[in-house]
Amino acid sequence: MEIEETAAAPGRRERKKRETRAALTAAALRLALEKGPDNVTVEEISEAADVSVRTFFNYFSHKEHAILGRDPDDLELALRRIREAPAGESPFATMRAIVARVLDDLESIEDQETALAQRIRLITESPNLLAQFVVLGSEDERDLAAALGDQLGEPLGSPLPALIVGATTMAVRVAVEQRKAGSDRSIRALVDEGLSLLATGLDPHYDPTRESRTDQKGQA
Amino acid sequence: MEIEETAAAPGRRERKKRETRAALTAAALRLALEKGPDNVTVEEISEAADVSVRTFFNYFSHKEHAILGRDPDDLELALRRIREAPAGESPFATMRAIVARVLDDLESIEDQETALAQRIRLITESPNLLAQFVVLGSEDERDLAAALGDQLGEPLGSPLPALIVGATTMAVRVAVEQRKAGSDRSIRALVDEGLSLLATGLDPHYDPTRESRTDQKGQA
DNA sequence: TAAGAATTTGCACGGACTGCAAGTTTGAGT
DNA sequence: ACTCAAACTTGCAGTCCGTGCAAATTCTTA
Repeated sequence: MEIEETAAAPGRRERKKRETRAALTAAALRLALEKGPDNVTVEEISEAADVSVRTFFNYFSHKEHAILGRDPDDLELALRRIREAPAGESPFATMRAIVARVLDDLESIEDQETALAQRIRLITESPNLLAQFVVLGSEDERDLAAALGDQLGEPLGSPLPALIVGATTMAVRVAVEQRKAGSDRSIRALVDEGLSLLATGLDPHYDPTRESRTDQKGQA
Repeated sequence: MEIEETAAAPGRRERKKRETRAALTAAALRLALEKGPDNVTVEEISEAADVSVRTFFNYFSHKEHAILGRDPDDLELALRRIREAPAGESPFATMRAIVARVLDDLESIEDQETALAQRIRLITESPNLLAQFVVLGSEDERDLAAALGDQLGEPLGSPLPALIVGATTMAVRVAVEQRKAGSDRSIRALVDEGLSLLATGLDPHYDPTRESRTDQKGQA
């Protein structure tokens, strides 16, 4: 009953599963663009992919998962990039490289809308999609942070890896929002600016002696 | 048909609405703790609060909103803190002060579980709740970032305020995850460490001349 | 107290998702 | 080729979420 995620010996079975999954995400994305993500029904998607509704739910636990249709290989790629990071590269730089890679992909086909670009647009327009995207993303972030911490032999339980991963995705998120808000600078430029701010510190006059207790000086 | 959010001249009507809302969130939280957030039905909650199911949906658009039951006053408080920030205080320090305030609240009653603490626990256990929490939270973040940018007369469209707000909430999120992962340091200590890392920079050897293009040096 | 506005409620839907049990297809051994 | 078991698909019944509508009901105010 369980549908395997990984490719074994690609027989007919394996191939068909991949095709079905691809057909479902393609149909889901297309319909979401046409009618708005919240006006698409699972029935329509299944119909378009020519499978039963019940089968849809064998592949995706939520409608949103089909629309987001993330590729597990992407995560795998990022993880490998981390593990194979050049000696001496700072973890932050590693993450920056991974983001750069995604941005390349995003811009690879000029004006030609990438599936990724379309999905980003949908996410910014549907709170529902955003929510599920964050949930899926946070799983990935956990893996990335673990790999990053592993890579630099950081003492276990250090917050640094998680902070770096979280900060990176946040920089991307903020950049996307800025575009949406009307900035005419490129996504890449916006992301770069955000990352450099995060790299060099958000508070130029930070005073480490001052702790966070409210009773130190004045109440709020 | 619309249910007003703000208190005007607190007549009987206004009072009853507040009571109903409070009863619903209280019932929702209690039941979620008892049976697990995903096993509670709206019907049960409404029943416990002694209103009809339909009325429940007049107050909350999702079941999760009732369980999260955030208080609009909290946001208002934070916004005021921003607007009344001492001259010369860095925006990052302002956010840190706001977080400190929340942490005080979290620890105010020793061992006695505060509603906030219970909600945090539920959120970490239910992806569903997490998703809705993020949606609600991102609205607040927008407001906070706007206020922050406004406060320091930052050029409009600067990413700095949004980054600071986002980074702060991320530091809290990471701290909570660390606790969940078994750290025995206090939430406050974990948050402080995260914030100080963000304040002073995540990459000690950051090289601003290197841009994010992949074709600069080596492919991934 | 009567008009009028704000709330509550029941009802009827449409749509998401799940468990179950019966089909159908595929891979492997013989 | 034949057979069997595992993997996958499907229909069905059922629960729950969330919404539009219109009829009560309750509050406010003149």
